[in-house]
Amino acid sequence: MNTSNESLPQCPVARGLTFVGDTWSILILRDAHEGLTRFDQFRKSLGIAPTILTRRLASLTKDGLLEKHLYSERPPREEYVLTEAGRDFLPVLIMIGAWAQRNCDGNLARYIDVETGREIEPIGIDAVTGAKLGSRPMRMGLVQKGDDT
Amino acid sequence: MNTSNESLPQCPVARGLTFVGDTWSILILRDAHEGLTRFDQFRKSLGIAPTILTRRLASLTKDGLLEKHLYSERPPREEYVLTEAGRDFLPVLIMIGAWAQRNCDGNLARYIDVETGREIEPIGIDAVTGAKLGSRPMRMGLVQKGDDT
DNA sequence: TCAGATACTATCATTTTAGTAGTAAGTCAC
DNA sequence: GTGACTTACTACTAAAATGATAGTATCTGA
Repeated sequence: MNTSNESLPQCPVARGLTFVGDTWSILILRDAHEGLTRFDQFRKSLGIAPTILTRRLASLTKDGLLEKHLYSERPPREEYVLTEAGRDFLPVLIMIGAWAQRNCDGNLARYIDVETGREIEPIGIDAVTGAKLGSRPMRMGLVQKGDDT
Repeated sequence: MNTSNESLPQCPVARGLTFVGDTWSILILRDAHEGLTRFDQFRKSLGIAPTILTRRLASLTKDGLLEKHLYSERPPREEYVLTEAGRDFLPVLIMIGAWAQRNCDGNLARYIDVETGREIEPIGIDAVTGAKLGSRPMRMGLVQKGDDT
């Protein structure tokens, strides 16, 4: 993953946004999670100009969210597949979607659990306490790794 | 920008991004959650050009994430405070930050639970099943409101 | 040989952003 | 009541990003 940037913001939100801070990148990741892998699939799905798509795919690849993978030798063709870091972005996508479902007008699509057939209700919690994010006071701090007081 | 579909995208992610699809807007919301409310506080915190800040604050206000509030009559001064929809965005901010903590290098700040003093481990779950988001197959669908099969 | 598929690049007009300076309304200090 | 200061902006211009469209390169199959 790219980290050799000039000034590294210590705020994790700001740092994350240096990788996925624009609409197209996030929509590409959304489509990648839906199974799209090829240039023309993204282009048609998003209606994005090919110049922009080229640049976005290159930066997501450089940043380690996608990787290029040869899927045909003759003719040589490459596809873009999610890396581990890219797949790890799925909860963020769903939380953005859930926010929109709660706060935006319009008949938006819902997330359905395939096994139960029921609508998913995505929430963020602290895995340590189980408390809903935002329900308890929180602060930011720098912690040494392994500091297990 | 054309987010692929007709006027209102049915994909909740695309729809949400029409409101918060750029870095500055998200960083303004982050700062607002940290307690900042005034033009110059945001400007100094972010190092953003005042023209851009004016536009972003106006669009966040128009979109209902912030609202202007008179905090001094003499001289007349207004501040920007989070609305309910703006406060509801906090889990998204934390999930973005948590993604960066897991996937980006650098000594990023951590989220600390003030009561326990322990580091928070933000995860997304489905409140219905309790399953971690992404751990079970999921699909998108249109559901009638009140469809409670 | 020729149409078609795929994954782009080139070009250029338009839009957006960044950087800096300046403005308007008021306060406070003397 | 003059001048320094605060706050919340707007004006202006240069630089960068984006969007739209056209074109290229490589290969396939008919």
